[in-house]
Amino acid sequence: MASKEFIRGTIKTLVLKLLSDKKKMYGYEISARVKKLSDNEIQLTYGALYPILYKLEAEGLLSTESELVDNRARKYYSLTEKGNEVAKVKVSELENFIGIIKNILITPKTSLESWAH
Amino acid sequence: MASKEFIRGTIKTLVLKLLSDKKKMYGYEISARVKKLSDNEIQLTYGALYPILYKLEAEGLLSTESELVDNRARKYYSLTEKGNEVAKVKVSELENFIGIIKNILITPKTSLESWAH
DNA sequence: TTATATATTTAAGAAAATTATATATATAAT
DNA sequence: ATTATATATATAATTTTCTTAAATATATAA
Repeated sequence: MASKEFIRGTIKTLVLKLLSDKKKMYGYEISARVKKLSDNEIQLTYGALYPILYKLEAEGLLSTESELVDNRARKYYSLTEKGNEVAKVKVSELENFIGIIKNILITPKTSLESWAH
Repeated sequence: MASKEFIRGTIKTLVLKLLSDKKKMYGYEISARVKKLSDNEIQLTYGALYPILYKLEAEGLLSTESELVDNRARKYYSLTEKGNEVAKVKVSELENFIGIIKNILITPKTSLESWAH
């Protein structure tokens, strides 16, 4: 579980992305899904995840429905119409961002461009 | 200048990467360099950048030397030996991280794997 | 002389995330 | 029986990080 700090700022978008792939998911499931998709590299902690879910709901991007499964409470989150639109935008922005970062990271020590400024 | 929030958590590593490409750089130059490399998409604000530079120096990853250029103060930062090692690790971790994120972002709606849990 | 570019510093406040704790059930292992 | 682990949500206290803003100062172009 290396490099925890990079997740900062991307959680909201990751949640929206996962919810745009599945009709409804609950918090624990979202965290487990990210962990699995990242090969155990990314752990979405609940202290970060749940407040973000509440905020997204408060912003009208998510709706909720509570169920009792195996006698245990479970709260499902779904994208609203607005949430679906925002998800598309955010995912595209994040894709763009990681492209930029990748570009910076591969910049060689001796760049062809002039370093003059 | 889209998607400012994603930069969160990556600034320190970007600074280390840029400094590992050039012997010494000053704050203003680092910010301008990121702006240029990102095609104006990423703006490292000084309120975020300078405190990070001070912190990296306090941690022994950077050393400084002040110069007067055109009668204006300029403070150069260089990687220490330790900073160079940390830079390599952090850059590699960030590369790994963006690979993971990319993987999550391209996960299709209907994944081949079972959604069972 | 006004605006813009260069250059650093720092304070106040907001936002975000970490860590820790509380609660509760189901199930597998000892 | 009981302990540990997995499932599941919630939230408070604290810390970290970042944004926004303001202060200071010089050089240069309009």
